[in-house]
Amino acid sequence: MKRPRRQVLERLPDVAVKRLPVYLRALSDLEAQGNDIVSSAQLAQHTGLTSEQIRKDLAMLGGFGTRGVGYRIGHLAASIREVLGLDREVPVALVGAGHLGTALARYNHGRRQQPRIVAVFDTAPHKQGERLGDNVIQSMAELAHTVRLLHVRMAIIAVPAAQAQGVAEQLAAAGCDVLLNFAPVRLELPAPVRVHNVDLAMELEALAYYVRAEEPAGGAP
Amino acid sequence: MKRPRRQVLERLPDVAVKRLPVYLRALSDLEAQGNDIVSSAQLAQHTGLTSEQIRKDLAMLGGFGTRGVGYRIGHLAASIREVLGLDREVPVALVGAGHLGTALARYNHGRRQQPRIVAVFDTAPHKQGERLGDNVIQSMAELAHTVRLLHVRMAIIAVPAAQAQGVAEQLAAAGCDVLLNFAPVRLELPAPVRVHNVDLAMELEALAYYVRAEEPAGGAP
DNA sequence: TCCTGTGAATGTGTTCACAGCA
DNA sequence: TGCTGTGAACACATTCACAGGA
Repeated sequence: MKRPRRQVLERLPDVAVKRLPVYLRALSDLEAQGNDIVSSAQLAQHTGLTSEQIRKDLAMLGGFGTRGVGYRIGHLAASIREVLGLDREVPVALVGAGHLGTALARYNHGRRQQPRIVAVFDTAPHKQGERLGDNVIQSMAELAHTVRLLHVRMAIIAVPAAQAQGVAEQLAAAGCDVLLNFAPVRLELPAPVRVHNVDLAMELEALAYYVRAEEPAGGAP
Repeated sequence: MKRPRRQVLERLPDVAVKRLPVYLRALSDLEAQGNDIVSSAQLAQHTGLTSEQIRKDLAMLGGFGTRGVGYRIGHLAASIREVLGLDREVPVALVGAGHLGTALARYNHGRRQQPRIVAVFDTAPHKQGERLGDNVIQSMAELAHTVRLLHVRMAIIAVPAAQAQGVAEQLAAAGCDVLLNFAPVRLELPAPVRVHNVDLAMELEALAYYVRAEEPAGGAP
């Protein structure tokens, strides 16, 4: 019943971590517009967050703004990437080359992104050997070897629900400890593995809550 | 005069709303296993949340557990669906029939789900007229008319970034006020429209943060 | 006894207000 | 002056501890 949560200081709160990529994109936009310096107020406009929130977050990363001026975009972006670990190679394995897997691979392909898909696996024999983005689809039998060889620690599970648990276990056994799971099942894995779930059906269900506003009965627009 | 008036709060906190679909799925699993009654402790096991958390949430919905016993699965699930608005038709429009859109449509197809995709749109003329799940792909020109006709208030944006803002505006103009946006851009829309973003690239970037720490095996630097 | 429901205590994140520096 | 950085106040969410009904 009790979930012990040992928070080693030095670690950012999860909510802040989720915001860092948002800053990264805003910075990239601003840089593309030719800016060199940005204030927390400008970032607020571009992200929809408050300027105080942004200053708090950025101060947590070490605080490298200049009072009275703002943040140097290039420097700030580099710092955020460093904190997130995006300044190194972050190899990702994608399991499942169906429509969702393909969409993810395309999403990732080409962009100057760092978590980069370096291996794709699928159970369907007829897909194996085909290309998907920058990768050739491999069989599940090759998963353990490839994942270990490429030092992959992060993986995306885009397989049907029935296969997800098995795939997750194979990934964990091969050394992956951060999983992004799109299958609509709760994965049971040993402690060090962190699972982040994205469940599109649940997402829609939750959103339904907000589709009932103050619409009086005779809703004639 | 005292009446056992079980009143649902006017507005549930967003965090709680996000958990309701989780309960719904756990309940559905438990029901499939032949259970009739469930305790908050059992739900905790199935969801990974704490039992206190669960009791708080369920009490917020009106509290219909039986002390010393637990919750009646069927009744509880029905209540959650009602709170989320899933006891009525919740028609959804899907814009973009690429890989992501197709994955979403498949995800939704067949399951006894309530936010149901009732219309699909795409710009590509060669796709128009094709089937996707239960729907025939329509042109963007038909969007406004169809959305209004079917009283669609919720929409999924699964188009390239460059088109997303335009699509969002068309949807909003046609009466959609809850959008689920998969395009990697921040949408600017008038106040009443609620946008929920799912950005897969950002998701990966944030997760990269958790791929550091003590290497499981012989790491490098 | 069981397990729910809930006030109280705690913890966590956000906002405020302003000090401090360019 | 302008904008960052930050302690303090606040709001919210979670956990605890136990009261209360089956």
